[in-house]
Amino acid sequence: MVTKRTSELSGEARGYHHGNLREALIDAGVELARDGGPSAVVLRAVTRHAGVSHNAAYRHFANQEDLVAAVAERCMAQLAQLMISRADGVQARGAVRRARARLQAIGRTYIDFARTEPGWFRTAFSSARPHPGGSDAAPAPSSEEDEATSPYLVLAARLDDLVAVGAMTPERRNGAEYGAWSAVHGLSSLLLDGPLRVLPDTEVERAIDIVLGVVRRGLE
Amino acid sequence: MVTKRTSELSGEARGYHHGNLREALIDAGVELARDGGPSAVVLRAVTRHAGVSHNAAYRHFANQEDLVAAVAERCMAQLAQLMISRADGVQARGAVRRARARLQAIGRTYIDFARTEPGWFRTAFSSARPHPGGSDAAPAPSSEEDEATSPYLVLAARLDDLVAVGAMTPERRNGAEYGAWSAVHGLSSLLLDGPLRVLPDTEVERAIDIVLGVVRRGLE
DNA sequence: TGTACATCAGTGAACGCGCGTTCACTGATGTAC
DNA sequence: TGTACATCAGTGAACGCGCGTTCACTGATGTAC
Repeated sequence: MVTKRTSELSGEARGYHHGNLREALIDAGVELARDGGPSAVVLRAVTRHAGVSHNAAYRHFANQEDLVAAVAERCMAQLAQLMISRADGVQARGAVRRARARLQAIGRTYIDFARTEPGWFRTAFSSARPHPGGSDAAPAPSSEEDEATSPYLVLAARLDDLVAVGAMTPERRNGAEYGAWSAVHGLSSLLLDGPLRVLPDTEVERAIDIVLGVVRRGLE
Repeated sequence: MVTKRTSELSGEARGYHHGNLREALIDAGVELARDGGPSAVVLRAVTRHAGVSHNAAYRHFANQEDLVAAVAERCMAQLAQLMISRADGVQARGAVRRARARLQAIGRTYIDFARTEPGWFRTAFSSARPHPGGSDAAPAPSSEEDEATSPYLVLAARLDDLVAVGAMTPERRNGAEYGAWSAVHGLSSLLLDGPLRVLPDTEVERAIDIVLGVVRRGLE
């Protein structure tokens, strides 16, 4: 479901004027969001960053909100990609151990992402848009949606795996996303914007272990 | 640790000019935050709401950030109070059952608060201030701090209770706050600003049950 | 009790700022003949 | 191949807005004598 470029040329500037200003603006937005979070994705700052007059943005986005939403989607996709690649890197013997280690790995990656890229993490969750995976109701694995764009789908795949290898009962599987996601997302939020902001690094490690332990025991 | 009024009179306007403009401004801020969240706590709007010229605020707060922090503290205290009163209302036979039911009750209250008062919930966690319970390091039960001002301390008391009645081992107690708080806070966040925003009510109820179940099993 | 003075809470005007959005435009690209 | 025209991406100036903060002030309260 990757948007096809209208041009065959893959390079930077090509054809029509700037060439691919929409992408360039999203790139600029992502860069600004990295340091300043969602509130840094300001229309005029983004166009300035892209070296273009500020109203050029209106050729590609309906308004500022639309731009921010596109940037948020990219941040979300980056998180999903990172989760996938870290889970793929997991080495563990035995199907059960591997499935557990992979779930653990994506949880850790989620929290790490929040800590090392707080601007992106906040931006990813700042959009007023509904979940990109679901239609407009409950999130559910959608075959139309790429796993690479949604942390939710990455999580769902890992949980399915746990059932497949027999480490989780099918009954527990039902709604397990809520439990796992909430715990991991909650710790991330508390560390970033909550009262745990001031925790020293060693204590943060301990907290992560405890949260992942609660999830593991809670799901099995 | 409630701030003493400088006057004996408990009513509204008294003594000096307005009387208690500081409190009146916080009240106005809380009211604005209820609908608009932290970004609605704008200095000029707050003073306007209190019927005072905008720079009168500078007699009571160093700047806008300071005002917002005071409002956030109040929102946090409201949440803590609600948790306490709901836990007090729990009826259950047997020490263990009661202790579990109380923990569950504060978790539910936390999530309910987020859902029914999203503006206050967001404001409570928007402040850049460190945790009011801890000094400036890890949060720890502080005897100087009132339980009524901090959800963290309310949670800690409930967890201590679980150990006291033998429903939780002392080893598990260590760091248990991280697990319980993360799960509950995470669900709240995901429901408010995350992908679960669009969940229908019945599904939300299911999600709450699942999260509380994960916490219970994960802690015991 | 009365007067002079210090204190300090709240006023009103003004500042500079960056924002999102709209407008009429320019100039590059693509296309019909 | 050449010309006329349509399309549309990006420009530059201008708009109105509400914001946080500063300034010199006014006027009410409290206090010393």
